[in-house]
Amino acid sequence: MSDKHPELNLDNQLCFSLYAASRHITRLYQPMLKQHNLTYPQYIVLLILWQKEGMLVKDIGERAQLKSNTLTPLLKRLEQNGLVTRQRDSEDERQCYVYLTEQGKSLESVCACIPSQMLKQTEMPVEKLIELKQLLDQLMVTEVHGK
Amino acid sequence: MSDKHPELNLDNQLCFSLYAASRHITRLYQPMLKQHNLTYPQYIVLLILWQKEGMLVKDIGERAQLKSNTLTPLLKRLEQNGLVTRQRDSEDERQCYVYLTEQGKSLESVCACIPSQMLKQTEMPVEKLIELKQLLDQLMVTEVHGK
DNA sequence: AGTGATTTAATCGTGCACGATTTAAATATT
DNA sequence: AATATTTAAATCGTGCACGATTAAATCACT
Repeated sequence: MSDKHPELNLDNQLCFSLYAASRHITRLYQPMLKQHNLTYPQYIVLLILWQKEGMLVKDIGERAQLKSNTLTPLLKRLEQNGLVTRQRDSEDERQCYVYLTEQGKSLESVCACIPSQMLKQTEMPVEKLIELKQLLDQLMVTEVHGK
Repeated sequence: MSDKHPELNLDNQLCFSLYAASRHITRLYQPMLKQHNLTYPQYIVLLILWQKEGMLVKDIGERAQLKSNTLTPLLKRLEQNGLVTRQRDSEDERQCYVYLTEQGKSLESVCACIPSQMLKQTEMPVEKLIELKQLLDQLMVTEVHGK
């Protein structure tokens, strides 16, 4: 095993751990989300809408950190599945409001058990999970060169 | 803002932090990788091959936690770009070895500066980054129900 | 009013991820 | 030896991500 450049050892790379852990957790969600015919990114968007109804695509994008090129098709799928409706702002036709349907609203209570079920699948103590989340959130704001 | 189900608040979701942070870091890599015409997953595969030449697709997949349905097209692109070659094992024709080309090998030294450049972009102290990595690696092995 | 810049979504193309299936080769079992 | 099972990679279809561009509406400014 070559080690001329130990800094390039995969095991030393925080970034790979991040990449792998993210996909790992998404996989853990899938069995639960599949029951409601949802993907993980769709679930994220619903989490956002359950907090605040009638948001603009732009605002959802800010919250989820996704742009319209990802959101528009995703929202169309949610619309197709009867969970949201989309409506242009009559004041400013550029903007597009996204509303939950009754079916979309009713899914909130059904999904309320998902976080606790996810916790059960992790042996990690809650304090460590909180610590992990704090470190991740710090990482998001600490890069020198803002976007 | 509805809060009937605080457990569904996006801000309380470790999983979203993980998802967002992973994409965030990948975006930070892009300017550096683009110079070498690489994507982040391609870079991961090269990291693996720089450690150990002539691996099977299966072994690369185990290391990167990706299956052939993702790896095969990715490896074909690396082959197209002259960084690797693929060759069936003559002993066992099911298996496929992946070798670095000279160009692929020479990229290692060129990329050796990438990790330190990434570190520079993060204001987070190294100890915290190490802590974060340890927590992420723990998360990967702690779910009760094995794959 | 007219023109240029800005804003918002949508569109387009490429490259992952991944479940499911297929193909071919190797191994195990009868 | 013939058949069944297992294994490895490839193939297929769907849904993200995201850079780049487009189209339309609004705003800013002369």
